[in-house]
Amino acid sequence: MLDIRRIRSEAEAVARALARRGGGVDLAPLLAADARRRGLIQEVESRVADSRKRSKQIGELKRKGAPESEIEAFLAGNQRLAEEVKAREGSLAEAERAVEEMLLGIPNTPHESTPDGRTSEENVAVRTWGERPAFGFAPKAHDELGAALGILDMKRAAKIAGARFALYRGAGALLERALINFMLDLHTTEHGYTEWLPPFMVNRAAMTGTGQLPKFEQDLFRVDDGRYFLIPTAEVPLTNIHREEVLDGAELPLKYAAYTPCFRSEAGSYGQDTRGIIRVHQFNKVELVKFARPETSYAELESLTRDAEAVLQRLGLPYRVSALCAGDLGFASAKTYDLEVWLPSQEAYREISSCSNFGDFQARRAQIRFRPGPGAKPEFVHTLNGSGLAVGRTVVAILENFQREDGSVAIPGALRPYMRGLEAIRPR
RNA sequence: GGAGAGGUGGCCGAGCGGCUGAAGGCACUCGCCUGCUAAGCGAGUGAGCUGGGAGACCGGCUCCGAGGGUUCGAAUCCCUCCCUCUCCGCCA
Repeated sequence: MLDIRRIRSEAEAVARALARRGGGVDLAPLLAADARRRGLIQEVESRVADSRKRSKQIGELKRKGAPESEIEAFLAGNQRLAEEVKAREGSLAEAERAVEEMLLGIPNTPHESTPDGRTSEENVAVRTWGERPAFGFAPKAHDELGAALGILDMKRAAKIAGARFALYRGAGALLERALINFMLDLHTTEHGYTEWLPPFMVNRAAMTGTGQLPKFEQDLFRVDDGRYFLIPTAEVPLTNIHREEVLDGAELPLKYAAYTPCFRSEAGSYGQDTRGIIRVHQFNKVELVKFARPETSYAELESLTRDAEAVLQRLGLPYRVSALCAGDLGFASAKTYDLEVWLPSQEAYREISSCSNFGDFQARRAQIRFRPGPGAKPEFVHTLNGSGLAVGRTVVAILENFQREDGSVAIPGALRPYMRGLEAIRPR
């Protein structure tokens, strides 16, 4: 959520910043509702203050045993005030709802360092790492390898759940589990993140805090008639840990990591990535979340991105980092780096992590603040998060990059301790 | 799921519909006293939003789990919801 005061005082600049995302936003209705709201607040508050004084006087008069007639006069005046307040409170609530509703629907303004551009075509490659494998044979796609190795069974997954669900078997299940543990260990022991294991369903308030609601309900799985939602990412529970809290400035930055499954309806993605496990309704992810002081949050984004990159480096997977252009940015993000891993079967880099700085956008929605110093006024923190990494897509990358001509797949050294020393997965 | 109890300031804990932003205690701060510490004595100490002032400051509004309602006036009465605890049932 943007600061209404900022929109009020620099509407032009905000509109310009939002226009960089594409699709213009008309701020005029919002400003009008805000002006109406502020006027009504004044009208209501002056009458409330007045009526409270008079009510106190009524109490005093009664205590002193003043004559009924005197009290009656006060009562009548106050009744009129109460009616006037009531009449305005309705429109005030309406104006407040209108302002809130419009604010919740406006995306974050891109940071100045976010490059211009409308689509992913215009994202800017920042750096690449690793050697793309050179095969002396035609590399297979992960779904074909997974089926041949007997570690992925998409057919039966469809039988028990439906299209876009994965079923891992044997060494495949072990590989997925090993990756989760490897990633969590790396981030908690070497990068200083605190591990959490949060609920996989959250309430409406949590989803609103991080920005999934109210605008993107169709992307979520609803549970118990909308009382709960399955999380699309651990960002939601992790960021909401501190909803409506004032954090101690001396504790910042807070660095949290969590493994969770993620559930996405993938509405509107029909026909894309239909094979294999690249795009499924349920996948595993290790997520990193930071709560930072505003003045350090962009430095924290750089180190967060490096922390995610470290996973790919330890595994020896070639990747690219690109800065998303303004038009490709997520709703709540001010700046995002995507990590894209090389997939030989597609001869393309594909997203495996997305690291974002949300500035105070989520903090304002979720009321997450910090006290800069003793006695100082609370300010909104900056929230950040990044995948570290998407586990299913890491499996895809391992299968495709480390496949050999005989159909086997080598297990990266870093992972072997997590897989009982297994050095390769071989066809049955 | 059934029955009951309860949610008040940093903590504990009172609170007849007006004199309660909230008794009392603890904790904390400052001062006095004491060789030091403890004890004792005295004074002070909630949060958020917002307006004015250069500033030490001065005002307004909100907050007793949340949201509605009754009333001139609600921590106090009514309704709905959430959460916690106890017992029973069920259960990984």
